[in-house]
Amino acid sequence: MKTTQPLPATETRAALPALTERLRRRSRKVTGQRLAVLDVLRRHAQPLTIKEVFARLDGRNCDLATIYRSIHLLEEMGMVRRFNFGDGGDRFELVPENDQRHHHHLVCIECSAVVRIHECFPAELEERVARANRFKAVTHRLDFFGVCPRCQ
Amino acid sequence: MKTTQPLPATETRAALPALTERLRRRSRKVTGQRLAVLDVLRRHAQPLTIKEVFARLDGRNCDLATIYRSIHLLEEMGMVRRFNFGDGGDRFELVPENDQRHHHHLVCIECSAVVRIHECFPAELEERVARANRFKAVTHRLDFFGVCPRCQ
DNA sequence: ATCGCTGCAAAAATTTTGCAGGTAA
DNA sequence: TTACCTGCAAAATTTTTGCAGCGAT
Repeated sequence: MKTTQPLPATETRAALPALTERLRRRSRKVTGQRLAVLDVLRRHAQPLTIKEVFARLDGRNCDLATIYRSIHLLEEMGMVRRFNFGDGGDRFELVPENDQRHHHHLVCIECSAVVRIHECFPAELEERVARANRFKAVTHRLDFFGVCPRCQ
Repeated sequence: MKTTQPLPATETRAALPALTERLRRRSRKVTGQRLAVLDVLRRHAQPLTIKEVFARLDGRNCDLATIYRSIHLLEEMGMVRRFNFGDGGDRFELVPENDQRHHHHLVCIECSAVVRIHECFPAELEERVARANRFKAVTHRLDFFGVCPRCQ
């Protein structure tokens, strides 16, 4: 159903060769199904649910169970990151190889469109939170929700 | 199995009478099961999963389906708030009647203990995020994760 | 008496697992 | 070859729903 869109040359997300390299490094096999999953994630700025990945793979037949297994493997390898915006299932996003930069999301509560945000919670405040509660290794999750221009 | 703990007189969370009042106002019935669910939530500082609520209700028999239905109703009425810390299922917390104060959580990644946090993402930064992306009615979700003193 | 609520059981939806055959390295 | 993977089907979870009877108001 869905034809794959051309990828702009200026594409900043990890290229497939680099991804396969990451798999090989851990002696995991580079299979057609995994490449397909990676490719789907790579071509979308927005985190996708398992079902969305499955839908986009329609044609290149790949079992749902395989997608679950692939995503879990990729997540465990740190190549994919999991999000939950409270709008249904978990969503997954490819972690760029050279841009592991911590970022956040601004999500439209109407259409689930996602914008990547680089504003971040001030480090000193985070430290204060950690110290005040004697927690170690504190990180945070920050997401913004609102209505996007198209849905207003 | 679990006996209910005594509630300190200084308890700041909404008292049951106030809660029943909220139900009546909307012409929803005040049933034993709903009171039991509210009571469980009220007695715990930490957001609980459906299964945890069910486990604590053991004895006062209440069907799992009823808990799902109660929680959904209470959530829809704004008496209960849903969270997802990525540590399994969704968690639910009672929204105090007179303290709707927006707050966040600091969650232990080992034992899931939760501390309520009042540090908040700076409003001006949030506005900047909204403006920069032309989103309206922007809110945020902010959670901290780390290792609590007991688990270190 | 009315309308909503509950338990039970069945259905639906989501995720995981076993296994035999297939494939990358 | 030797691991590792995959599809398929079954199982395990989690959540929702239909329905007849019960209960709050």
